Amino acid sequence: MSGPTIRDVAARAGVSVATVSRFLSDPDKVARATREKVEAAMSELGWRPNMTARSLVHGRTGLYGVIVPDVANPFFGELATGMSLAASSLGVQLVLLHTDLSEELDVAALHLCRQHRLDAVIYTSGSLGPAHRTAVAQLGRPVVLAATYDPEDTLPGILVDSQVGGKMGARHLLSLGHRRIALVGGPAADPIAAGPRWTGWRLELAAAGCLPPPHWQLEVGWKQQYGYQAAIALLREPIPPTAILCGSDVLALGVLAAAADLGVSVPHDLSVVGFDGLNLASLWRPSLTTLSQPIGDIGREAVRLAVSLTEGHAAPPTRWLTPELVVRGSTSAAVR
Amino acid sequence: MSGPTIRDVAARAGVSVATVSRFLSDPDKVARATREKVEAAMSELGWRPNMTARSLVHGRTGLYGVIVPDVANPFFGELATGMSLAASSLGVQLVLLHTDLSEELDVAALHLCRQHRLDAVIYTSGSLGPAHRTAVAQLGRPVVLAATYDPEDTLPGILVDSQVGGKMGARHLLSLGHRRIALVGGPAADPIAAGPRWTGWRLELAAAGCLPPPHWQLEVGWKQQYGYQAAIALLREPIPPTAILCGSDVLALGVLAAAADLGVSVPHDLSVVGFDGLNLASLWRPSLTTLSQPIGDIGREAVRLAVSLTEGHAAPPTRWLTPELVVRGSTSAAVR
DNA sequence: GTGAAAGCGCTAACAC
DNA sequence: GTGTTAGCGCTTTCAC
Repeated sequence: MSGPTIRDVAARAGVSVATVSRFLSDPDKVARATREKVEAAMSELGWRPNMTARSLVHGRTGLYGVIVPDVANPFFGELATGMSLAASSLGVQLVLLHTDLSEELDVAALHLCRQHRLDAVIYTSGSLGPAHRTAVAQLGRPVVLAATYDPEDTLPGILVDSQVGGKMGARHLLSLGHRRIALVGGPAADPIAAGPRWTGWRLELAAAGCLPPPHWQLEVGWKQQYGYQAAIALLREPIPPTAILCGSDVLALGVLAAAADLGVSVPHDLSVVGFDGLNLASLWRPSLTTLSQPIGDIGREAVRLAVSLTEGHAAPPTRWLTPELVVRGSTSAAVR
Repeated sequence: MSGPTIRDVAARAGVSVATVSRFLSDPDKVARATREKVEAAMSELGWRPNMTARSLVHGRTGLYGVIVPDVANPFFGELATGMSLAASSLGVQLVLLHTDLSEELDVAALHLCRQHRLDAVIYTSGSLGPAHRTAVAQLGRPVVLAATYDPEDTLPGILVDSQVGGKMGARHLLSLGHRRIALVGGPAADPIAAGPRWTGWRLELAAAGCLPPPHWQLEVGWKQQYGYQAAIALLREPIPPTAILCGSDVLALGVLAAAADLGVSVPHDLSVVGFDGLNLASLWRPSLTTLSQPIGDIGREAVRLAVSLTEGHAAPPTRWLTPELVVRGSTSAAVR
């Protein structure tokens, strides 16, 4: 019914289950002749160890859980790919759990990791409230944060400094002579990505004396259609902005689409700055100026860190990276 | 160390482990007073069932494995999102396994599902060779195919008919008066997606007497940069094509970028047809004419099917869907 | 070098 | 209604 067990292998090889098990953990400890019999029995039966049984003994599964809020968002797709590459080179197995941008499902996913005895968890969602905190505490396993941050700084992780990135984007536009700059960002309640980008933008623009009016500061969701809608509204203003800072590349692509639809020429009439540096976004024309994150590296390092913690090493402090301003075709000097 | 067990709960509640276990499976079977003591003990201890132990008894985990070749490809991201939505509404839990477009890892993922006793597997990779076949046979669990197909038609699934889609794309361009049509498709060895699109294109173009020369039939990989490179080569021809059929939206976006970079105007000088109907691609301008797949529906139906099979229902025949030609801004009548 | 047996945390008869 | 107990498939002392 449920496949052969180690007993079947033992019986077929004419040895005890202890010998089969010993062969699995250290083949050199069994005699040459026995070894061959066991190997033969295993392959004849097509036997593979039942990991749930093994996990019950060991309390570990060899599986790392990766909790992802939105697999359809290419940012997380690229992040997960970076993790997968590192995982296969380090010999660990990742399982992804998609939580559909729901805090409740984030917490449920953490509990799931505990109940199934996953060895470590890589958490990439923005939200980390009290419920998440107790789930993490009960987990009893290493948790590392990738592209997100624990406000109480009790969990190690790696991410880009979004506030610095926000400032860099604003400074770039200011240095090009822009003064009428609008903002299209993610939910300000997101304390990791969206919030600090808003802060960075505002600090820098205020310092230059060109903080835009509130209705030029559009706080929208992360979904792709919102960038488009926001830009339509902005570009229909009597005196529209000459530049727009966007909270993500996906939002920026929506802005570019809106500009194209309204006959607004980018970068001549409008400069646009994204955030993330998605591979896919590089296919837009004009190509997008953006604050690029080393997404693959973040994924890779998160896995390395998880492995290190699982091996008992101490947690290093959170690693903050600086995004890189990649100037491409969507920004140019202000016309007037 | 490893958290409280059911014994701890029983001791704390002053009952036997059987009572606790009984409470879990059917609370009505334990007396009101006992029930409350058990509930109290569980929440005081923060106890949650150890699923590896439970799985060992039942031989099932409540987890469905989803094997995905490339999570960074938005097609699979959208597909997985569709699955996740269905899964949460049906109360099943999905775990995604990324195999990085490697046949070897596909097979390994199937074995992993078996060893960890996942209840069912949804398989989305293109490859299904002998090694996959034996892994599936040994799995002893339902396997459903989403957006892919078993050449021997022994596994149920749901997908779009790519050959029909290929024909539809070619017919669309022919009806617009195009005769010099180039092809940029995926690996012809892929018998599910790329292969049949090639076949559909060729059948239809040959019937119209305009099968392009071999060097206008560019077989490339699925990665985004290949579409760009292929189009650069095509558009530098002395007499370039007036239209290009692409094997995916991602490839088509690369073609659009190449056209923009070479100053070729789409759709005036060049018509471009994609395949997939990605949400993300709708942000490009000119907007892409494409053969749209109901990606979310495919994901949803695959999960429903997996649930149905897990409940013991018989496997229905493979469901073939017809892609929808969505005519947008990247195609227009041939100029000459 | 190999085997017997206890036990990982839980479930499900089977008694009481 | 509740408790006792024998496993689920595997690992791991401890003897031999």
